[in-house]
Amino acid sequence: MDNNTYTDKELAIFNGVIDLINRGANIYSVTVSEIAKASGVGKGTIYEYFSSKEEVISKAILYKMRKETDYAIARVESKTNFKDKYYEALKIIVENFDNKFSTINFLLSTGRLDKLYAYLVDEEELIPCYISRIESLIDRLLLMGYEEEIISIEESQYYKRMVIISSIAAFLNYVNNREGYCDIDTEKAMDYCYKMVVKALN
Amino acid sequence: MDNNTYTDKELAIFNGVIDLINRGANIYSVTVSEIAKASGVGKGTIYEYFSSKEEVISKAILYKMRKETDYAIARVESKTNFKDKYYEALKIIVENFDNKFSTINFLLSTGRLDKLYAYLVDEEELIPCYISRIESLIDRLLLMGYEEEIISIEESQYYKRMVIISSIAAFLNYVNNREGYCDIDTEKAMDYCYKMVVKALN
Amino acid sequence: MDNNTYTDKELAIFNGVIDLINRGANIYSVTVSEIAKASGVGKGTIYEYFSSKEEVISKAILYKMRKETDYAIARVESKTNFKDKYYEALKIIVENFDNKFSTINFLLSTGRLDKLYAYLVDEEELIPCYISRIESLIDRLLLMGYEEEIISIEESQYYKRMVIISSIAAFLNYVNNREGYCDIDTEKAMDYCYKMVVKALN
Amino acid sequence: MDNNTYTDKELAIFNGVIDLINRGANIYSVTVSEIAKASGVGKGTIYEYFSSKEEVISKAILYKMRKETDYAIARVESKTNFKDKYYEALKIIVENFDNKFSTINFLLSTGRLDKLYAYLVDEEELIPCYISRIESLIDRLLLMGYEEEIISIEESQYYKRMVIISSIAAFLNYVNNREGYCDIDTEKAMDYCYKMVVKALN
DNA sequence: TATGAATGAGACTTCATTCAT
DNA sequence: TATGAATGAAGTCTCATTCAT
Repeated sequence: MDNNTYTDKELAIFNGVIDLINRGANIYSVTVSEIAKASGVGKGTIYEYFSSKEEVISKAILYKMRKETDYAIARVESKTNFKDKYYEALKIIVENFDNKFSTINFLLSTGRLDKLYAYLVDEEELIPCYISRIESLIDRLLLMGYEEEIISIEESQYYKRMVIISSIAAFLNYVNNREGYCDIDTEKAMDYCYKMVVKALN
Repeated sequence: MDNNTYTDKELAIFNGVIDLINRGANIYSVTVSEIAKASGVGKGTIYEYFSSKEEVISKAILYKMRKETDYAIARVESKTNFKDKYYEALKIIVENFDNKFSTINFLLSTGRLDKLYAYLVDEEELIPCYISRIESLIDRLLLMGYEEEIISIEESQYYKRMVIISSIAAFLNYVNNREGYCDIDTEKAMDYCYKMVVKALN
Repeated sequence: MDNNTYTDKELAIFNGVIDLINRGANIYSVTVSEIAKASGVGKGTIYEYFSSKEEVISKAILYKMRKETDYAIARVESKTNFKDKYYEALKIIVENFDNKFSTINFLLSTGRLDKLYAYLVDEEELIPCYISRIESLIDRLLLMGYEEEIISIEESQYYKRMVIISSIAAFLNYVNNREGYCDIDTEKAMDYCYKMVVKALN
Repeated sequence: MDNNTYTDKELAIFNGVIDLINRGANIYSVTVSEIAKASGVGKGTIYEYFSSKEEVISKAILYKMRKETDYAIARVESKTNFKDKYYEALKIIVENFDNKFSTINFLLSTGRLDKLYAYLVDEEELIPCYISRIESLIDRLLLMGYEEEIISIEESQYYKRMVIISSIAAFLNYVNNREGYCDIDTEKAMDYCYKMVVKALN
């Protein structure tokens, strides 16, 4: 699936790409020269480790997604009750809101990188793995909600997951358009999402 | 806001761009030659009507969004009760599901074209206009739900809109990942969305 | 040699080209559209009267040269003594000083349009005709100087013409670089030229 | 003023441009492809060293002018008396007669590159430096003529320089139009120029 | 006759990739 | 192994010329 280990150079290059993306670069218009400079390696070196620009960017994005997924799961798991876990997820979104290629943004919108990024073909088998890890996280969250008797509904797992995901999508929409919602602060937006979740699962 | 009228050539070019997008072309890597061929006009002709490739693509996308918005509103308005209106909206999404730049996909995910498409700077003032028309549609939908006593909740308009939008985002997520949900057919997915809406607004 | 008569449209086009040149346009980068606009005719009309852009510009320059030659000869001939004639020639230069393609500038520098303007091949037979008219003018000037006993030298006609031409070249150089000669005003520069002519022909 | 040192590639490109000009190419219509081919480098390489075609041509012309100025000064200075120096200058002109952009041709006619070549904006500060070096050369020539008692006139330095320059312009005109002066050979034309100088400065 | 909308050849320029060092 | 100078394919855009009106 992924050997998980990268050489120092590969990591330097990934971090260069990620830096560029975080600084607003567009993955379609970023150049190899820019990646080389941001990575602190020579242009030729990139081709020692990757066979094309597309491969560099694809693998860097997947690396970024894995890191973000790991991080998000760790943070959510560190909380010990349904509400805290849920709010923690929203907080992560706030912290990454301007991150066009954040895992969450991507998973919720198209759900498929190849639509946004035609390059990513060979690597796509990793995506379902991330999705599945996120789904497990949601399942554990739901279980906790059930144990805490916040969730009482007898419904399919699909429905329950859907409620969580859709509330997160709503929050993402809020964060992406905060300037359009001047009378709703972030705290309030979170509360509304939580309220929807509780009502829809009750 | 927009003079709303275009020459035949401009429309041919817009339709060429829209065709390319619908056929899976990426707006970042599409070339002027491809646009010219898809539009059935000469390469030079494009520059008689637009001053740059960026302008062509930006304006074509905005044109597409306006058309889609008009169409969606007309279809939803043609229905006479809350449930039919809501399902009609979901049906439109199904019909456009592979449409990466559909208005709905875009409005729900980032809400801002400039994030996905850095080109669009000057034209962006049109976007809030589309958002506002969609919001009005949602408001009318909600009002009908209230009159039909499907909605009883006493909550802010923000919350009520959020519920609708988030349910649509959930449905979009379903449609975008249908192959991952083999045990849920489209009808069922719609029903789940509707259920969530009713519960969250009750 | 030249049928001397042009249609109104041809004249309009010539004057458009001349206007553009006088306003600083470069004959190599001027476009047919600019010529059409400056001439007040449609772009297609230009091709009704000329077979290519090169032909338009070539013929316009030759037309300009003929007009300038006619004008210069008439003005010089209107004066009745050697000194007045000579100064009149210099005055014409002052009035046209910023005119990169003035006949005089051209005749004195390279003497051949095809060096400056590779287009002009077919039309070049007209140039010797202008040169010859200018030479006749110089010869009449010299004769008058001889009659007025300003010129006494017994030398070849070549030498005498050369003196006049070189003094004019010197004046042209002055006019073209006036800002570099802040302590020499135009009057003084003319006087120096005249002095040189008189000394060299005495 | 100019760092005076260029990389091998830059020199190859300059020489490519100079070759093209010497072979009759027009600086306005020459293409980057032609320059690349004439220079023996790839088209892309040109843009590694210069930021635009205009810059390439401008800098190449200035490089050519500096080389020509150096060469002309060295040759004139190598002669030890007034007459030899003067004739040496004329000989250099003969050797470069078909050189449309020779420094001398340019300095004498318009005196300003920007009139002939609108590109040259930033580099123009070098031109006065060449002019001033030529003027110094002329001043030394005149001083020698004075010491040899060929020049006796009491006149301004402007007048004396003007006589030299105008005689050179006359010779340039001869060389440029040799085919029109079939009864005057080059030797004779030089003698006439020298005669004019001596008479005008006596 | 007069026009200008339409066009495609060809210009300049960028940049992914190679390869000699 | 690491590099960046060199390159040419391919991109955007211009404009001389055509031709239907």
